[in-house]
Amino acid sequence: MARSADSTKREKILDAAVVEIARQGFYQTTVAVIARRAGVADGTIYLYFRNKEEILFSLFDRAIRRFITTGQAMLGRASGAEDKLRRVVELHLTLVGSDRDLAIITQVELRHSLHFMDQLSRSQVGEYLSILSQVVAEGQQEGVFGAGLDPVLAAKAIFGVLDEMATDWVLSRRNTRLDAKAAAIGDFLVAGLRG
Amino acid sequence: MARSADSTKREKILDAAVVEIARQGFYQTTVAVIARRAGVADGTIYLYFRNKEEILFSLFDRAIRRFITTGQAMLGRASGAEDKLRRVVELHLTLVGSDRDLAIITQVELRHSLHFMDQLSRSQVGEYLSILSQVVAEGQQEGVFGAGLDPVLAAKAIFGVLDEMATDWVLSRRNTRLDAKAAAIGDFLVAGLRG
DNA sequence: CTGTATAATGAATGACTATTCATTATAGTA
DNA sequence: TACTATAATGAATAGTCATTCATTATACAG
Repeated sequence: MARSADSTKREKILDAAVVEIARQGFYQTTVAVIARRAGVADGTIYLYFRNKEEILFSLFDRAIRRFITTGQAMLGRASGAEDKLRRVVELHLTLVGSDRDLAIITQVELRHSLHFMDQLSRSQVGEYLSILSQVVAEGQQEGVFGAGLDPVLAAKAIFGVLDEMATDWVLSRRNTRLDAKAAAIGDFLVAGLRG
Repeated sequence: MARSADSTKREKILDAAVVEIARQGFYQTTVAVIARRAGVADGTIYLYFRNKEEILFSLFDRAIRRFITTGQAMLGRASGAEDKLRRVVELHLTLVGSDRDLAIITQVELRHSLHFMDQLSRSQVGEYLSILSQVVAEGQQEGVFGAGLDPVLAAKAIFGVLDEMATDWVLSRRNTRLDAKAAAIGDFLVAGLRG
């Protein structure tokens, strides 16, 4: 199987890592156990990742790339800021709620250290926030949202609500659907932005 | 110094732990380094705490006890649900914003594992959320908040906003005051609840 | 002073695990 | 078939650290 850019093997390792890290936590998960689940040797991991931490980063990378791809398709068809906001809410809750193991990673495991979170917030999360603040500003231009609130602050508030819903869902053992709350959350946020 | 319930030493250990864990992260902080900063021997730690993890739990315990004490005093003087909510917002942001090291612990380090967070959300955080939901319900009775929103959901949303503000502040290196945002956040939440 | 119970010490232990690298397998090439 | 480059293996390494416990110090009682 030599001489192939074998992205399959890399994917297998990441898939295995999601499951193990979600169940044991990052620090309790050994490289060996990820390797076993992925069906590769311990050393093979290091052909695809510099070290254990890079697995976690890559996990997030893969997740957010999917997130953004799906998101752009979904936002395209929206008309007006309020509609966009409601779609973002629905998207966020639907996507996070579609894979519990991955949600554990994003809502819990990825927040391990200041260093780590820093890096995250500086990269793709920052981009997500700036999209949100654009939507808010757009709504203010349209006149459907009040002009008093700083769009950047509003974006953080919106993100905070969505993030808390997601975390709460991850921690609750009941078998609810996360996106069931989308409409109510959308109403709340829209009202808050209207002022 | 024998035969004294020496709560001072326990406090010293906790103080040392806050500083070290805030800077290095929980898993990067060794028991030895906490002991050194606290000015005690490694073994002494184990006279006061069952194990390393219990230090983290105790840290949170101490913090939330202070939080609740201060909070109750502050809420007592509030009249009406809207005023209460605004005071909670101010309180939350002021308290978290008053100690950066401790904030790092509560916003980042305490969220290490599912097991850990679970325990937190089940205990005092749950209590905090139920206070919030009571305030919302009260406002609905008074007629100042719309009746459409589930108070429990609203409580989570409010908490999410406050929590995200706190996390954002911890991650930002700038020297802003966290509670500077209190009024704007209060307006946003009140508007959202009004419906 | 002496005895005793408690508190504190810190070196030693024991377990654990990320990472390396010498070796082996594989697949394409000529 | 023989050669070469790449992929994969997994046992061995090298460190790290939480925790223990035999020993020492301290404070109080009688």
